[in-house]
Amino acid sequence: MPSDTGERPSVRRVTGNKEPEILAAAEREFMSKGFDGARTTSIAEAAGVTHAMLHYYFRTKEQLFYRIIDRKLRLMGESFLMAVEGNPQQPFLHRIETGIGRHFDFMAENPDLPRFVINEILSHPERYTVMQESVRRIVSALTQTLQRELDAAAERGETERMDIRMLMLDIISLNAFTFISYPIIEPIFGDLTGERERFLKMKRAENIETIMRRLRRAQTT
Amino acid sequence: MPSDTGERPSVRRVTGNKEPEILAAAEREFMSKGFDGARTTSIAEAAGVTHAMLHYYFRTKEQLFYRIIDRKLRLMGESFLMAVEGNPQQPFLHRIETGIGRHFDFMAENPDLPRFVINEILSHPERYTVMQESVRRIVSALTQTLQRELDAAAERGETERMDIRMLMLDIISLNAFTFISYPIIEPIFGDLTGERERFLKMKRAENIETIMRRLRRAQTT
DNA sequence: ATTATCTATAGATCTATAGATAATGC
DNA sequence: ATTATCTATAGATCTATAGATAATGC
Repeated sequence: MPSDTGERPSVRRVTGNKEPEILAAAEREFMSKGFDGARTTSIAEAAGVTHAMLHYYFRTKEQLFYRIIDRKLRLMGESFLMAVEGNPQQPFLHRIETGIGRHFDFMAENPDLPRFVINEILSHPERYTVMQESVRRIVSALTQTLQRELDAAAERGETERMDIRMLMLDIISLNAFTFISYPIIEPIFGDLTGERERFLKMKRAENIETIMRRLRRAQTT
Repeated sequence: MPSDTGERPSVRRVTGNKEPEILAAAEREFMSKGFDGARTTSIAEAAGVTHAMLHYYFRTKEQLFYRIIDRKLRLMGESFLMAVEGNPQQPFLHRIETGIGRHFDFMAENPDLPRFVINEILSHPERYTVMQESVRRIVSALTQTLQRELDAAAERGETERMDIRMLMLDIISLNAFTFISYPIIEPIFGDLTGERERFLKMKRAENIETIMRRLRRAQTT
């Protein structure tokens, strides 16, 4: 071992920082069982450390949980933006279309994110009242901008007039519920959902089609 | 107390059957906290009986839980039928339209049914494998009939050709997710969701509109 | 005699901490 | 000296049951 230039003493680090392992194990345990169902003993076991280590690193189960849910809430926020932000140069309808697809793909990568977040917020609403006001403000600003764009598109006869928040709810419902319901639907709709990838590709196209038809100006009835 | 014709000794029944009270309290506790979060002590307290009574009536927490989830699963099945069954005399498109509305109203009366059922099935899949095959058969028969009707409507040029199961997923997604997400959305979308009744009425119309636009044959592009 | 109810407590789990010991970096 | 790890155990909580007592219906 010649030049000991530091930076990466990876070999020598026999006794290491187990924090990442614990966090990874905690994420799996909390995501699959929720706060109440999760056991710190199981997390420790899965992380390959003794149970006392959890408390050494995070003091309490709650504090460990906060580390996990915090990241998940951030992801949740990202997923909203994913659905609406895009190059303002492009036409409005086209941006919505790519937004739906990107939101779907994001959900596909975090399939049990919505279920987890909704459950935890519902079972301990008091934990999240603090952040509500700031979320409300961000969403409000965002929807106002988008509403104006939608109004303009409607003026040009490209789209229907509608409340942008309704549209966003529609998009999120179709995309998120696909993954929330997948474990239930899968064994029942057997052949349709057989190959997960194929089914998801179909459902992705279906959701885009559904929303675009909702949004586009109907031909003279 | 003259004629003791039995039938209804309601007055004399000082010490009564507390089973209904326990079941009602258990339903509230399990629905709001899930199996893991629920405490038999809390259920007993809410039902106004000592804790030992739960075990007298139901032996174990699990058996008490089964009584609750069993009813909920039945309701869940009902909700599916609600969306599709209807008077076969009526035109197909019209039946779908009323089906969506009825399904929405059913969800409104059982707003946390889907969330609860999905969570419990997900955390203990083995409990539900037994019923899967029978559910699969029922759904399969149902969708085949409906698919044929939809195909006929498409043939007449009334509707688009599509997989009826995709359509059903769309309907259930829009309706169920409205209620799954409501507690999260409500404080954020403030003025939109302000009066629950008004918002639900709007969303109900929105969901019907969205699905009908998806389904109806698009005018020549 | 059967059914319903209560008190008291066993037994299992689970979170958390105290205190000892080993490794690491100066 | 500080950081990381382990063993052992306290303390809280929760489900479940044993056993006594009261009420009810024959």
